[in-house]
Amino acid sequence: MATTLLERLREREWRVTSQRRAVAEALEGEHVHMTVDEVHRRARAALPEISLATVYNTLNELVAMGEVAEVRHAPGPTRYDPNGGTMPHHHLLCTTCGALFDVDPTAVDTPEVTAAGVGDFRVDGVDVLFRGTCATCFAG
Amino acid sequence: MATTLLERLREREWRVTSQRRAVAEALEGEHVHMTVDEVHRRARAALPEISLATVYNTLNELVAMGEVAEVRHAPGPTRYDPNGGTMPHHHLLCTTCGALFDVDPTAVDTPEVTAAGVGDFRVDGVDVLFRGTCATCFAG
DNA sequence: GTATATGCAAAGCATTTGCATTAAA
DNA sequence: TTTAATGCAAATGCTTTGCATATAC
Repeated sequence: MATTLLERLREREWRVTSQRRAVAEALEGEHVHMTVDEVHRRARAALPEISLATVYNTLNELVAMGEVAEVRHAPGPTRYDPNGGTMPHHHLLCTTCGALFDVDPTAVDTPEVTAAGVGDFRVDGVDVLFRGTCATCFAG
Repeated sequence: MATTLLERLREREWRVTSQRRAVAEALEGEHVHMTVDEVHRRARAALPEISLATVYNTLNELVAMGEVAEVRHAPGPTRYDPNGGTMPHHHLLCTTCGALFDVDPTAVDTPEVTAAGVGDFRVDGVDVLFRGTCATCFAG
């Protein structure tokens, strides 16, 4: 059942181009929280002529279909997080240097909200952000 | 103990100008999640000649001193939330229209993270974001 | 009087878009 | 062959910055 991103995209009748393959491969692995430029740089390793606009377009499509999540907690460019809608995302944001870390989801009890608290709002997912200081900034 | 924003700013030896007073007053009340333009518009009601650059500068200073929090969950301009470090912020984000709502903090149990989950990271605060669809978008 | 804040306009990034070209299906 | 994706370059929107002027202290 562990389908790859490209397999899921084929199922959705995506036209599989070399550019989209390069972006999908750039997102594989433990490279969370990449900026568009970082995805572009990684994709160019496989496909030197891929344009930045195409990386933007492709990432936007992946976000729209829920394969990738946008992360915009701090100033600066948007970051992208694969494993889109899979599970709750919990992050640590260093408010000094802006670095963003993952939290082991089992170390946090994902919060629930009561019906009274949301009214007519239909909740689909939760995102928890812990703000603080990372070890490097704390030491320095 | 209920000091006003302006009183706290005086204590920090801020030079109190009419512009800063206008921004501080624009932030008072239940006007959370304003964009810079909204703050500018409200500030201009009191001080028509205040410039957008000054609103940006002033908001950045207020963020730096922790009086106001930046909220950047969705694409588009940054939003600002007074009551800066006071208490946990819980929000509802409509992923369809981008609107941001407050959640009654008593309707959510603020999550805790275990020491193992954060390692050397020093946690100062938590911010919970529920993603979903607001009543208007759901109906429409 | 002196240091600091302001306003303006220009510059800087991040991101989107229009359109001719190219390539997948 | 048909339809959709790409690349480029220009446009857009948000935010910051440099510098001369004005103002709180």
